[in-house]
Amino acid sequence: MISLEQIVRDPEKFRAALVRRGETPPIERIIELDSRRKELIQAVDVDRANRNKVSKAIGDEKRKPMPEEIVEMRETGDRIKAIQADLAGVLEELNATLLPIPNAPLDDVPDGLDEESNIVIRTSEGLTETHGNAHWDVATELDILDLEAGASIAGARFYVLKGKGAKLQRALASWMLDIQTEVHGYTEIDPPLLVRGETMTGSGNLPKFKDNLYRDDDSDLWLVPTAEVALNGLHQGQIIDPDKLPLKYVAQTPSFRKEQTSAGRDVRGIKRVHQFEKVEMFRYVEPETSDEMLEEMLGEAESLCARLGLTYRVLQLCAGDIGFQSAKTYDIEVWSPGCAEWLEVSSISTCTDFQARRNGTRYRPEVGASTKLPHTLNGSGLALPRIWIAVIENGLQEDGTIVIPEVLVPYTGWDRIEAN
RNA sequence: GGAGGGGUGGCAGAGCGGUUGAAUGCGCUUGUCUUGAAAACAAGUAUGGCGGUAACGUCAUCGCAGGUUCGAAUCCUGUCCCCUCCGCCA
Repeated sequence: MISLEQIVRDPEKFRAALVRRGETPPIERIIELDSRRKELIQAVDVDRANRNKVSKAIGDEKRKPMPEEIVEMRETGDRIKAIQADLAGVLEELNATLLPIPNAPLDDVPDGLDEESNIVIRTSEGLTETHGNAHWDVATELDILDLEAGASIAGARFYVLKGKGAKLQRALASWMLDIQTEVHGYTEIDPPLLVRGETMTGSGNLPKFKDNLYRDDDSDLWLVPTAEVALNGLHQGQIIDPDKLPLKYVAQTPSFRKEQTSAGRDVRGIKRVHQFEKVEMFRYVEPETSDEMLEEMLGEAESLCARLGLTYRVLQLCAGDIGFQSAKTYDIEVWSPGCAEWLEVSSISTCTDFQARRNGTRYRPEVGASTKLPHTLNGSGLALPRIWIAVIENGLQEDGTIVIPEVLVPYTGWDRIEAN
């Protein structure tokens, strides 16, 4: 959630920031609701203070209330209830108005309303936009991917990995987790995949994107579209003690997405599916450090691509293309020779204090100091089916076998995938 | 699924209709003492809203939401969560 205080203090600055991402927030209404809110609070506080005073006097003097006091206090009580009801209505509308408003992009995020305006800020050494056979042919031929089985079990956009294909994915996930925990210093988390609505709201996925989420009606739980949701919920409603930040978490989980908004895109192969594995990095940091932390996370994700020997490039997303909760985002794309396109395998964002405010996650900078909102950052490290695709398509040899990156061999126990 | 028990401040733990935002202990912060430390002693130590430049004032919060009452941490209803025993099951 964006800061109500900031909107009210400098509405035009906030409006300008959101216009950059193609949004026109109802600022006038928000300001109106906020001043109404303050009026009602002041009115109800006067009545409550009076009621407290009278009741306390009765208690102090150990006597029965006088009849006229009872009458007066009943009226006061009725008035308190009435104002409270008004206030609840105002707060509800304020909340409903604020929740669908996205985060404001940082000043250094480039202008632009769609992906056309994203900027390639660097490309890995030895760029070769090679071409080859697509994974849906190659992997099916090698019998490590079964798209038909996926479709028959669960429908379109589901898939089955078999044999060395399945093990390759497991090896990639384990390898990435080991790097993140042992080299980059993240704490591994294995969170619930089903979460409450409040948790989903805290991350920014609700209320706006409910059409892309799977949900169980009986238990009122939602399937996570990314581990970010669960990791973001880890400290909801908490005050994090001094000297605990930055907190760095990593989790490998499935991600469940309906992809209704992407109907018709990427229909072949497993580039875009309803369920996929992902290793996700997440940090809670002090606001002052969030810029450098974001760069650090980008570097960590890049290093994974580099160690796998993949050709990749880094994009900075323009204001109109960053995610709802993001204030600034980098994407990493790896070259996929078979698909003949760049595949997004990581998206690294700072959400500033947007998620922390929604979540009620705060921290205490030092003993005795008042609480502040931490910044939250997230980034894939990395997204699995796509990095799997890249490894398969890039490793394809003339003879139809696939050579896998050396770093994975300790995890697979073999260095090549060949036809049975 | 059946039967019970419980959710109070950073933690432990009182309170069960009236100066209780909340005893007491621990922890933490500061000070006194000490060459230093420990111990001892003293003071302080929740979060948020509203008003105020501030000092400060005021309101709310004892899982959450309602209700009863002049007055609720205390009584009532609902709900969420935790624990114990039985059943079932990976």
